[in-house]
Amino acid sequence: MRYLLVEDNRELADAIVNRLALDGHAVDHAASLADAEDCLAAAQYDLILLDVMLPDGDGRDFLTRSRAHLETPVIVLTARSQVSDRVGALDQGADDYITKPFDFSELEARCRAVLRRRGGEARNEIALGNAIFDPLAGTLRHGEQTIDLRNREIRLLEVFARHRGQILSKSQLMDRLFSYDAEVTENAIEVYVGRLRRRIDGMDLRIETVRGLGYRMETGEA
Amino acid sequence: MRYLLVEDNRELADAIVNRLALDGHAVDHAASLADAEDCLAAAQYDLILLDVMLPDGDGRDFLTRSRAHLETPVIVLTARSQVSDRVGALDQGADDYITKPFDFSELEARCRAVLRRRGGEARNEIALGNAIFDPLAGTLRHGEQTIDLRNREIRLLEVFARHRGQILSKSQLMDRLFSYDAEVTENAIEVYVGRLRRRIDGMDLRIETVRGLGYRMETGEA
DNA sequence: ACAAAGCTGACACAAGCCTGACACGGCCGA
DNA sequence: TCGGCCGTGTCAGGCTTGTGTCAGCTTTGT
Repeated sequence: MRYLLVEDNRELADAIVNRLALDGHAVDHAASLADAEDCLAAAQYDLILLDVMLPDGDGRDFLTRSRAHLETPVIVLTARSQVSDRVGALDQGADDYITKPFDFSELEARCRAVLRRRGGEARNEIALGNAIFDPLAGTLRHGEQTIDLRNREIRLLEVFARHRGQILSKSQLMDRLFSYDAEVTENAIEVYVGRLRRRIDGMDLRIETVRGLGYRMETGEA
Repeated sequence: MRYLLVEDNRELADAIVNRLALDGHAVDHAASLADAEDCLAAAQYDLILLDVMLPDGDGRDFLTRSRAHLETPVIVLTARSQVSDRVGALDQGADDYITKPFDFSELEARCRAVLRRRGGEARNEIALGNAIFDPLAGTLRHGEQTIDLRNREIRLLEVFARHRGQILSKSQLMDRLFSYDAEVTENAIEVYVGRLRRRIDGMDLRIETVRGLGYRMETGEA
């Protein structure tokens, strides 16, 4: 998927770009409305993330103007204090909004939801070997039993599930699980992988250790 | 089926028209109340989708005025779940309501439900474990007893009911329960979940806490 | 065989959640 | 108009539990 992020706060923008890039999305960054126009003229986007406070104007005006000839779904990023910003965002054609500060995982979830809504219905369950993982429900079904996973386990499994067979380094996984300012040891990842392994024990699904590089999830028996 | 959509937001209107057209329905689009009057005078509709915020007046007033000589069922589209919007809409003769942003699949489902109801069939009740929830009446029946829920409880339970088994974050729930400009703490959600839990105690229906992520409603015993 | 890397049981802690009590305001009846 | 009631949202304090660290052990590669 190709995203356009319109956001003037450099730091936040970089964080979002990096984060979404981890999901395999191409994200272009525009720091102003003028930039955004250029990008829109040059490429076709699947989703636009639009800040409302921009150096050269209000994102909402932009939204109103573009809506007529723009089909791409838009998620508006607003600051919590700016109450009036949120008011009417949807009426002006936004598909959803999210208030800063937000969790990246929530942003991702909303992106997915909006894209899903646009693209018609799509169940969001992921087959993992002989088990079924439902990231929205946070559950893992295997035969009769359904296990409820916890926050970190869900997030971790989701990353693995979306990058099956791929080696993921501990630092990559940390980026997905923890916020930027969180100071966490890599050992935490080892711990969570361990916990997750115990959860998926018995399913034909395993997380292999690639010494020195990271972990890789594989489905199917050894 | 022939629908009339009264909605001034161009983008949203187009999306709805397209979507319903896929189901083989004929959908006329009116961007204002005046337009709507013209359409109603000119053709016979099976269902009306009515936005409340329109350039030339309030959809609800229109509803009140037309109800006297109009038998066609109406579904009101409200921006966010202003309680008063919902209550007012139903009192003024709406058959159902849906809050933006909504899934198209949900809109379709409600259209079907309303048409079915008009056709003399069952009410729009939702089975929840061994209880029956009527979101329009705001009641929950369980065996002999029928409990009346309060506004917030109804809305909350409705969200849960329509997303059964899915984890809903507090901010998602807030979006559903409160209007844009309401400044409400997430704690309010905790409180309402607590109150709702007490209501559904004894039915095989429970709201689980997913620490750090939100809540999830499950039916069926443990 | 040695060091580096990974695993894991136990633990302490704070984030997150729950809940009783309360204050506010709208609504209705008197 | 007044007063009481009911629904609502906040708050503070207590409690729960997921979480990340640590220490010591095991595994792996060279």
